[in-house]
Amino acid sequence: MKKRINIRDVAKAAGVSITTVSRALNGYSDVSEETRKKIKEVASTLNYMPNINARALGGISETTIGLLVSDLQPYDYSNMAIGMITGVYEACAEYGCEFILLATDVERQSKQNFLQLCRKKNIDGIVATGLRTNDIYYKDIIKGDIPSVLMDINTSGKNLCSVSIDNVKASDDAVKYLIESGHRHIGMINGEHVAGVSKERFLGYEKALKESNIDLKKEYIKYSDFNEQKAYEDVISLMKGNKEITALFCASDLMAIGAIKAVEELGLRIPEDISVIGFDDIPVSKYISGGLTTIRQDPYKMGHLAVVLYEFLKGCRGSSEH
Amino acid sequence: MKKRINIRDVAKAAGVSITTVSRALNGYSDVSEETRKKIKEVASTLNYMPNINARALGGISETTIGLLVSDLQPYDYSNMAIGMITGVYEACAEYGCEFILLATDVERQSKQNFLQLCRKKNIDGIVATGLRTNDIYYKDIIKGDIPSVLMDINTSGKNLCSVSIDNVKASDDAVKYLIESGHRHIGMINGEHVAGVSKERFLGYEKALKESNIDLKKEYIKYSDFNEQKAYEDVISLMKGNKEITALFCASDLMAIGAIKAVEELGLRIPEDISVIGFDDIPVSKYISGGLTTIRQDPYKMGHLAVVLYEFLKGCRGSSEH
DNA sequence: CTGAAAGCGCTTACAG
DNA sequence: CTGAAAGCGCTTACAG
Repeated sequence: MKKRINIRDVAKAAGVSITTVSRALNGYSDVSEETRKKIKEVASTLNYMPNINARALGGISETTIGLLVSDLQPYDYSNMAIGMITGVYEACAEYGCEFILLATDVERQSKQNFLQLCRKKNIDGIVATGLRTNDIYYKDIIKGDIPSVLMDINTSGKNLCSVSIDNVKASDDAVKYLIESGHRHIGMINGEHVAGVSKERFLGYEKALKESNIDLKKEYIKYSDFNEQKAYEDVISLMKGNKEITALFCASDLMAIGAIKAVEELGLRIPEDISVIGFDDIPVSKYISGGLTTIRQDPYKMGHLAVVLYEFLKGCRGSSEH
Repeated sequence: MKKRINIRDVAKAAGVSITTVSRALNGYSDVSEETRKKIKEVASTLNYMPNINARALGGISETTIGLLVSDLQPYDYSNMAIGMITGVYEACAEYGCEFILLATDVERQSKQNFLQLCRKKNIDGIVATGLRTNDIYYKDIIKGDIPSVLMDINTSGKNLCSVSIDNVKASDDAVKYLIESGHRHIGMINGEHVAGVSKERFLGYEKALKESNIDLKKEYIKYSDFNEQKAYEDVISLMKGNKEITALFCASDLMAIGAIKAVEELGLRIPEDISVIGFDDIPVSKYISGGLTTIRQDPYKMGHLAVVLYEFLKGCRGSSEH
């Protein structure tokens, strides 16, 4: 094992003490420019990089942000995971934070508690995506004091905030658009109950109907768990039982795709007989034959914003301490 | 700032020395079971987790594997990035390695050299995906001594190996399939020259033609850089200039989609007039109207395999040292 | 402007 | 089976 270049090697090569090397490289002003230049040259030549562990122990550590992704899947139709990863990663790069990916699921959550996970990985703050309100970690985050930004779960509190689009308004807009196009019987294919967004998207649907004096019919609503196949099945049964329906508002594109398949299989044409609106604007949606009307959601921007928010919170805490 | 629980707190609470706590928690055998049990209880109650930095400095550090992803994009049509990320992440979890995501591009490569990046992040081994042979980091990896597994670039050497499907065979198979279906005039839409796979996929194309005694025509081959739009344009010009072509072999699904669009725009039907074969089996491909024949590639498995390979290499090194 | 020394939280010979 | 002490590679008062 070749020994790695350390601060002592640099000090020796530059003919100064390690104290001076440390200060020169960390940009302290009380080092002569001549000395600093020399030290920087030597360090660069040796490809010296301070040992990050020693640095952290010594007192200088970068904020590290963990992106907690629920049920990370190798096939990511919704593009949510990679969008969030990219957004958080780039924002961390901008703010000089360390980025750590944390995949989680029910099993992992039961094996290691949230606080221990954060301590083990030395995490200062969390951005969580895909978390459900019945997750163990959800409660841990809410009750704990690790600063967290939750995606698509509307919460606030000490060290807590959330990021999501205005789901109520987006849904309201979508359903009003259908109503303005002449539809009166509009079904809704919603996600699972425990997803933060499901309730809000329902509220928007409800609002649009109410404001147009259309009665809400419970039997028009299905909870298809964001699952294409389940949406397909639910739409088959929904349409068979309610032939007057002329439009479907789906809370995700994947479910919209399942809905379209069902509608076509029932011999109905889109959009002549049935209008379908999706949600998310995932990559596949533009390839759906005939196209898919959908509500844009940008995971990259949301992830990026989450880190901005985190930094903002931190800044407030910082300044309130002075 | 609340002080974090450290080994001293645990030692005090358990009424032993920090030496004993360390040994108990690290599973050394020279600790009485009674003591160990007590210590574990206390540690668990306090949610104690050893400071990973101190641990590393002290001498126990986990292998950390960096996944180097070129040009990480928020919209990942090919599903390559998320597949690789998931595969490498899960394999790291299995082997008890640390996982670090490293996004790179030309600009970043020019700002920080590869060795410094690895030292800064304390990286023991690299899995690189999307790297091109004209990347700065490509040369650094080849010449350096950081153990690396390259995806889709055929190299070997000390501390080096690569993972890819057998591109020559896959392409050979695909083109032979077209030939067996009666096609004699087969165009190829290839990726960019500097991608490791492009040459191999061309070789498979060439092999299939040669073994079927069909002359290779240079004008039948386009390099569309894995870009949908460019493939679209290239196919338009290809087909206009060579109306005898009845099949297209595309080195990626995205390019196949561009090709299909071009073919349809030229008033030709698929598959009656023109057959199109893609490569990758990306998520969108199953939604292409009429379906898309494609060669399956599984980024998750490849990423997973990369880590297995890395561990294997490390094992060999380890044993040869004894 | 520079350096000797203490300390960060661990691990690990070493002594008992 | 257990503990005192040295050491990992840094940073940072402190003294000069």
